[in-house]
Amino acid sequence: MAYGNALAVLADPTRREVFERLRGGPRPVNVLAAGLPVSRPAVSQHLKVLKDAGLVEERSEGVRRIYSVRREGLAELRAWLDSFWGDALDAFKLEAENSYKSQESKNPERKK
Amino acid sequence: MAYGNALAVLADPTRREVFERLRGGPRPVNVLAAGLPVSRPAVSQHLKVLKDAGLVEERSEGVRRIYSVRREGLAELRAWLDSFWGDALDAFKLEAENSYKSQESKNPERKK
DNA sequence: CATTTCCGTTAGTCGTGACTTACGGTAAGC
DNA sequence: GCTTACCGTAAGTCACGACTAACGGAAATG
Repeated sequence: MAYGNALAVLADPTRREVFERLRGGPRPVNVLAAGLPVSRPAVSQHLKVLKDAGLVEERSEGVRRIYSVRREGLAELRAWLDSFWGDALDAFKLEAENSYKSQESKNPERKK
Repeated sequence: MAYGNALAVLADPTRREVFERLRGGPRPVNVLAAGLPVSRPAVSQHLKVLKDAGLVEERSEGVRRIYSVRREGLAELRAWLDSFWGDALDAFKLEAENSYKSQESKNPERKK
């Protein structure tokens, strides 16, 4: 159920931009915020959300916090996405289609 | 750039629920709406959004419209997700990390 | 210490979108 | 033709979250 969270988190364009910048390697906040059309606190908030969603890791290094991508968070989302590709699905497709069809015609008990 | 749209579209829990129900096979609107805590028009709206995003196909069959998953729409999102796994990334990681580090330690020209 | 840098948090504003109710339109059955 | 099922669209309400400005804390610098 966490993939839903990941989707919601990555839905925001600004947040996604921050996340994509992290793809180039670990970065501190001020580097991430530089060049972005939003303020640094905004980036901080986005990073917090990303971190809570398990998509980003935080590591302290002196006075800075270095953020980096956390692939485990993406893995779940990827698995969910893959669940739409199974080849057993096509068989299901037809069966399910007939299911609601016969339900309408007459027999309401046509399951499993 | 369309993967951003797909993410935003799939971010909504209700819309995602509709989409997941479509994974079981093509379905008309009233079937999709049955059992959901929202009204049928709401489902219709969600389907329109999913269709505009290329995640769903619509087919007329008599008085009904049958909706089904469109995998091409998901493919792009999947490709984007995979871009975070590249193995050339790890080399980049270290290099980038050292990049901003040396910028701080050595270079006195801070702040443009 | 005092200062500077780097950063997270809070308060508050404002736009966006999800939802229901109501309506109009189209194909099939009597 | 009239009715019934099925569906999309319009109008309007309301909550959520993205954002800025201001603040406070912690680690290096000198």
